[in-house]
Amino acid sequence: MGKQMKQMQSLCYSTNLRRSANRISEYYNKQIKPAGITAAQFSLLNNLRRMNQANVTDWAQAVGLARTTMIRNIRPLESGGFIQRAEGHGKTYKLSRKGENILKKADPLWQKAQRNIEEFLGDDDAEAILRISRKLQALEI
Amino acid sequence: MGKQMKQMQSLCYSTNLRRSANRISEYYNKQIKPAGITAAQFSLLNNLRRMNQANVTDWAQAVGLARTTMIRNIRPLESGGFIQRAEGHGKTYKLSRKGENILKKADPLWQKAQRNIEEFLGDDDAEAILRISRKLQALEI
DNA sequence: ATATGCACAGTGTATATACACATTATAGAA
DNA sequence: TTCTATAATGTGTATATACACTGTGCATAT
Repeated sequence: MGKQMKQMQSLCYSTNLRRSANRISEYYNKQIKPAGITAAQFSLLNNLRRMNQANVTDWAQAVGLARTTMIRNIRPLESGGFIQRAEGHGKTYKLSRKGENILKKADPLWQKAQRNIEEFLGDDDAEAILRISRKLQALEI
Repeated sequence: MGKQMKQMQSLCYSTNLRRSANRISEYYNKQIKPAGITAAQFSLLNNLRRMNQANVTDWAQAVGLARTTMIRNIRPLESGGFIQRAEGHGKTYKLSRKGENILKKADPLWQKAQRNIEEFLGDDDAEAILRISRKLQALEI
C-alpha cells in the first residue's frame, strides 16, 4: 500500500500511530525481504540473540508483546528453522545456525532502511519516534 | 499488555512505531470499548461519515489502508449493523442509524482519550505524532 | 500426603494488515 | 451488439496482535 495522498488527515493519535506503523513496516519489510524474513521477525530474532536464550514469557516481556502473541509469532520462526529449543530447565529457545546467518544477511539491509528513514524524516523526528515510544511503553493501561 | 519495563530498548524505527501503535491502540480500545466498537472501527466509521457514502476503493484510499484490508475490516462493521449498502451506481456503503448512534456514544470517550494522551505525552510529542504520520504517508515505497 | 496456590504454557476466537491471484462489472470501440 | 480493455471487487494465504479461558507442573503450607 502507500502512495497518492487522497487520504483524509485524522487528528487521532491512535489512528496516526497505526498508519505510521503500517507504512514504515511496509518499507522495512520490502527492504529486508531479500534476506528471507520480515522486519518484525528480524526484531524478534535480534532480541533473542541478545538474550542468548529465553522462555516465551521473558522473550515476550523483552519485546513488549503479549505472551500469547509471542507464542503465535514463534511458530513461523520455529517452522522456518530460525530458532530451536535450548537445553536446560523449562522450555527455552535460542537462535539456530540458520537464524544467526539470516540475521547477518538482514543486518545491512536494516541499517540501510534505518539511514533512509533518518534522512527522510530528519534527525529531530527520528529521535521523536524513539522518545515517544519510550514514553508510551510506560503508559499505564 | 503493557506495564513493567523489563523491555529492551530498540533503535529500529519500525519496531518502535509498531510498539507505539500497539500500546496506544490498547489504550484507545479500552477507553472506547464501552461504546461497543474498537478504536480502529471508530476511525473507519468516522471517515465514512465524513464521506457520506463510498465504495471500498475510495474508502480504503481515504483511510490509508490496502483495499483488500478494507474488505476484511468491513465485514464486522456490516455484520454488526454499523454500515449498510447505499443505493446508487456501484457497491457503496453508508452509515446505518446504529452506526451514527454508536459514533455519538463513542465520541466523548475518544475525546477523553485524546486529551489524556496529549497530557501524557506533552504538546510537542503529540504534534510530532501527527507530523511524522503525515510525512510517512508520503513515503515512496 | 494432600491441597492449594502460583508460574508458565497453550488454545479459541476475533480484529487488523497486506500480497498475489482470480473474478466480475462496466464503459467504449469495432 | 459484441468484444475488449480497464476499473472494481473478492479470495487464499500468511503474519501480527490481544483477550478470555484452559491446562500443567511444581513448591509450599497444613
